[in-house]
Amino acid sequence: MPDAAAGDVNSTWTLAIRAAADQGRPRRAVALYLSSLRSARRPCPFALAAVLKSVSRLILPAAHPLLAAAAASLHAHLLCLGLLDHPYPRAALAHLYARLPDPSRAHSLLDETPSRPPRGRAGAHSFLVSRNSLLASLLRSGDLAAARALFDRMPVRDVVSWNSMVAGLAKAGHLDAAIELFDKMPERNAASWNAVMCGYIAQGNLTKARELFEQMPVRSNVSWITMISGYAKSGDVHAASELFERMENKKDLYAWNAMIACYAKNGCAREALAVFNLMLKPHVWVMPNEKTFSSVISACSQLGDLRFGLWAEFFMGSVGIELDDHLRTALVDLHTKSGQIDRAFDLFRGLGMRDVVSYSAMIVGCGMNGKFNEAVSLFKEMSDAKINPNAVTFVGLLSAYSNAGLMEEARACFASMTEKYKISPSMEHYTIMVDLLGRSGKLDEAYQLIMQMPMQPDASVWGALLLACRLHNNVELGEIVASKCFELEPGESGYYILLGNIYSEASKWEKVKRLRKIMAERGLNKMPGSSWVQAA
DNA sequence: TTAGGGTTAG
Repeated sequence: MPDAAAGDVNSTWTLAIRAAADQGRPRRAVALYLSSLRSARRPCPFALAAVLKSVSRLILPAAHPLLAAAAASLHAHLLCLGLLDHPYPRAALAHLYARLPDPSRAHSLLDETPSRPPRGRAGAHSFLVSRNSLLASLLRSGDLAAARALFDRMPVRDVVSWNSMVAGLAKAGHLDAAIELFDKMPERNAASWNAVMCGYIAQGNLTKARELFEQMPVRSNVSWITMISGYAKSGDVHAASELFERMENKKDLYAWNAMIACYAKNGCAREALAVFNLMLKPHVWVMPNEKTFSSVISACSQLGDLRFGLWAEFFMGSVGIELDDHLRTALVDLHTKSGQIDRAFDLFRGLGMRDVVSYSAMIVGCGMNGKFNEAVSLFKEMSDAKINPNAVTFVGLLSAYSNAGLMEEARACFASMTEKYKISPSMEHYTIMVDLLGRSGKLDEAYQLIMQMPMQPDASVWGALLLACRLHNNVELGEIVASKCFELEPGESGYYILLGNIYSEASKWEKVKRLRKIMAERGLNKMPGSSWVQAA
């Protein structure tokens, strides 16, 4: 007779719930579990373990007020079902508790088990699982010493115990200790190799990680994805896409998401959308999730493609993907870039929790759309909420001041960014300041600011000043600045045209003629209808 | 097949 209390391990419900959890669809796993309860079957411990894991993935970020409530009610649920003593749901519950501000409940839950294994094969296995859970929990909470002590004390260890310890050491930056342990392992699987590979990637040593990847006797999907996302973080889009093409197994949702994110993060928005389209093709068909769409919307935003973005929003609605905070933030960005500031504000107000990223997206959006007052009050609001601004926040704030033509305020803001908030200005900050100074006629000050930059100014900075020279008809400085622009972007005819406009405004026709000749020699197109070309 | 490893926003 099957174990009536535990339910059928291989029931359709259990398989479906676990499949949803494994495929990274926690919401679906929870929904399926709730349906299974209605069918009046006894829940299976493995289904519950999957559900608990899904809940802890669903409630983000850590320390969310819902998390404590969810943990308590699921704890009671397990007690009612008599499944609290089963190692898998118990470990999953501990995982949930471990994400609370005070993770002590997690450890006490796992520590209640005896220090020696009970008799019988099932008992021994159950004991090993609960020890492994405690080990993982200690490692997650960063207590490396306690984890190591437990690991060394364990009477029996399996490949999971070893993997956890190796991964924990590697993640904490103790790569040498991790490798030492890895070398001693009696048995290894793909996860063991992945753990060390991860350690190298965390150190930024992609070469060593790749070496290990090529050496591995077996590679799991995780191995491929770890390597791909490693390259994505280091900006090596080419290496990432090469690996993606080479993947041996069927590409799962994680793999598609990693590749789309890689393109979207590294400014290859078109490629990101192409890969997204590919995963939707009938012969491929992998159902995207909210993580896919976060990257897709970001790509649309980079391209200013509101139409595709709106289609994606419609798609999400029709397949029941709910907007989480990441997605909302991506949509805020998309809508502000398309001038839909009211819709962006609606999305922003619907956020579960506002953080520096969402505030910055909204402030940048306000800055771009001339909503100076809103940008400033959002900045104040985030300061009151003790959320520290970062470089992106100041891009938004400075552009808001710049659009409003508020010179002194922008200057004060730029100063406080460096002095009060200790944020070193990036190229973008300098560009905004140079543009504002230049437009206000403070050409020398703008030039001085560029000269003081700690990094090599790029074409956007010089271009802003060149535009200002054109606006204020400054031939002398215009020539200096234009030469910098020509040097940095030799194929860009726009800078020649700007300088030409400056010359023709000053009636320097000889210089106009010479400039036209240089353009022709360099094979640059003249812009149709640009007055100085005709005037000459 | 159940513990461990991989994917998201400005």
